[in-house]
Amino acid sequence: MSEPKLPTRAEDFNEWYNQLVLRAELADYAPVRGCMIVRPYGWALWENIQAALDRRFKATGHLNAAFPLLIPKSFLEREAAHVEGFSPELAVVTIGGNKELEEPLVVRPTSETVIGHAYAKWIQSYRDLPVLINQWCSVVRWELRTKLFLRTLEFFWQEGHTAHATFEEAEAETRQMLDVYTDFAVTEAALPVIPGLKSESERFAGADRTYSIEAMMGDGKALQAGTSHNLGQNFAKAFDIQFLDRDGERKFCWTTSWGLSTRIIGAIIMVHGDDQGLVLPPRLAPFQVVIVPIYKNDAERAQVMEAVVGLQRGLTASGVRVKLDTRDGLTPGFKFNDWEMRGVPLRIEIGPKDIAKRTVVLARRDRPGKEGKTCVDWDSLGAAVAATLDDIQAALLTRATAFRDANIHDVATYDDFKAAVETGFARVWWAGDAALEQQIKEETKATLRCIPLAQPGETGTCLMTGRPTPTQAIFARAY
RNA sequence: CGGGGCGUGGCUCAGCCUGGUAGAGCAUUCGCUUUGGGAGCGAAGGGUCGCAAGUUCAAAUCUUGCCGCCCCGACCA
Repeated sequence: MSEPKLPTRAEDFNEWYNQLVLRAELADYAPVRGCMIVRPYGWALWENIQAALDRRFKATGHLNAAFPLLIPKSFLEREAAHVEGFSPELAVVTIGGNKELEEPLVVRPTSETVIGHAYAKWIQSYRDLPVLINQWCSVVRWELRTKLFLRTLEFFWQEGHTAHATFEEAEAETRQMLDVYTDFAVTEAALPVIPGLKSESERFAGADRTYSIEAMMGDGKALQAGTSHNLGQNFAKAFDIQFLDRDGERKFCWTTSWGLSTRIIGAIIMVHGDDQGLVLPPRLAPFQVVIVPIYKNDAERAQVMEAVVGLQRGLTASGVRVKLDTRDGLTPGFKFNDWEMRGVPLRIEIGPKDIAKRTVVLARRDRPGKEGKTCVDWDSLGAAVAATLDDIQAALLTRATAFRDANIHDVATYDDFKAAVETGFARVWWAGDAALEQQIKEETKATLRCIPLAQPGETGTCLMTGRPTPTQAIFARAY
């Protein structure tokens, strides 16, 4: 049961987040440090995310498969940048069945290596290409500092792995999946993300190019919400993924990988949540509508419940995810607050007064208090619910976009830059290198989040080098 | 992994300084009255005081080690 008060976001954004995750029953701490239990309400949200993404993966020709959890340690070592990037955070199994293993096994931190091994066996000819496979699984990275959903030792995600005959095809795939992520984030999660290219220093270990979608949280910090990598021929060469091409020549494949994790739940919380708690986008919410019946005695209860069950059946039949709150002994006021904390987009209040008029009260989560309440006839309830859910979905995106745009600052001086990253994103002309990024990071804690795909098509003066450049970059402090 | 803070019924915490055998509020269960924005009264159940050593006649309290959580750094999706 929920406690009366959550810290406000302005008071302590971190504490607001930590308490909300627990109280909304999205997740809980596990007995092992840094691990997370995803509770049914959180998992239902993840299932809706999975369904929305999986639909898009299938529509672009991908198939799901399952690759093993354990990977020979030597596999990680075959790709130089990959092992350098991942070895500090590997969990290693050295004993099996009470015996020391001949070769240690790592718990997958990501699956490029085992999948590369399989692809080398499966791919012989250009006719075998492209290979387009995705898997839903969890991976383990031994992180030092963890936070529920944002960074845990084990996290749930999907990882897509594809192999192609040419660089151009691989690049097109990489960009296509970035577009899929962008579309998912905007359409389903109402997250106005910025798709862009990562700088060399932020690139995935083993990739030639890394793209990401970056989102702005409610405190102005950035969160990488999904990534898509063009791996070039790096893994193909490390795992000998070759094919015989039309021209009779043996060539290395071009591979990609792309992933999106339960971290996106953290983004949804921190972008849409308010001081009352979660605000879930209708398209992903486990419950889109909660019905709170109101009554004073058994006679009223019977009367109200009869009406409520009918209304619920109608809504469910039209495809709306409805929760009926039948808990006894709790006041309506308590239930209102409880479901608001859990982020249900729309609430139906129905009591004796409504029964008499054959109406209900509809309350929108995105508009607090009386302002968000309307009175609706039973006959038009289905249409009103559908329309209002759509409206909430759109309103969340509009609000988040306005917030983001108001907190992206175009800056031309380093002083303005420092001020900008205190509260939001800094957008700058950029011709710098990894050393300058490092310097900026040390001095301001801000990192180059991405070079947005959408560029102004003009030239400007680089913030640090003073050189003319056609490129703008986004810097921010990040989770 | 470095610096700081904190671990006492499910939750928030008091008690620790000055050792003497564990408390409050909320939550839970039961009963009655309540129920349109976080209900009231009454009763009941629930704690090897994070774990392990040590000091002591006696440890929640003192000492040491370990574990975990939170915050700040470095690392990262």
